[in-house]
Amino acid sequence: MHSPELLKGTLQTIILKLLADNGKMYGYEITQKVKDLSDKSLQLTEGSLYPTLHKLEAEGLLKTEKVSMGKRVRKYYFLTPLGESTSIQKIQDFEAFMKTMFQVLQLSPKLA
Amino acid sequence: MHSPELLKGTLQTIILKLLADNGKMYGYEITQKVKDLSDKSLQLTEGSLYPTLHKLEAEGLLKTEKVSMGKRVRKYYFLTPLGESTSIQKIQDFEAFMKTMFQVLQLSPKLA
DNA sequence: CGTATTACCTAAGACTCCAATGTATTTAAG
DNA sequence: CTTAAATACATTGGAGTCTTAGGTAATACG
Repeated sequence: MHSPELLKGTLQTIILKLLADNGKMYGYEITQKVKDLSDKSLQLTEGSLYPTLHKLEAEGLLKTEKVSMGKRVRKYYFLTPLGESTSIQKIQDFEAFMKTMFQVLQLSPKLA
Repeated sequence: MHSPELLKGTLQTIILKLLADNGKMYGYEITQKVKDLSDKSLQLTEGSLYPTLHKLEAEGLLKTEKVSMGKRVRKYYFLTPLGESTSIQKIQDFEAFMKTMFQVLQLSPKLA
């Protein structure tokens, strides 16, 4: 597990990028996908996920669609056009920030 | 300027690394160095710097030394042995986190 | 049939950082 | 020489973000 503080500020970026890549996803699916892609080193908890999803929805970056699966109702989240452009923007911001951090920390950018 | 949220969690790392590289530094010097290394895209404000320095000192990672410059008293901060090892650790944590983020965001690690 | 997993969510609090503010000295500009 | 900018220390109140802990319920598996 990483120092949890480092995750701060990146959650929205992660969510938006996943939705941009995968189309509609539901909350639990997002937590599993993050765990998967990060080899279990990022544990996206529901306590941070759902408030963030609701916030992004309130800001008009996401919309939701409810789909019945038997008795269970699954809630899918997907990007609005604004969400799509914001997603791209956030990725660029993140990349620029990384570049800056490498400069400030004077690290060689070997991350492959 | 970057999205300020992204800076969260990296401040201690930046400060420790700068002190590890430069030996003793005083507060104002740190703000200028960060501005410098980041081509002005990171503005480390005093409201975040000094509380962080004091916290690191309270945790035993830093010590201070007061040096008189005429009438002005300059306060130098420098790493303790614990601070030095923590600095190395934090850099490693940061690098590992970056790697993970590239995986999760599915970006190619071209940052040079 | 009970436990793990799937699936949604909220509330209280911790923590981090920022904006604003305050004090005082030194240097540069007019 | 006086005044504005830069140097230099710091605190406080608040905003925002995430975590811990909790709550509900359906489904799958043994």
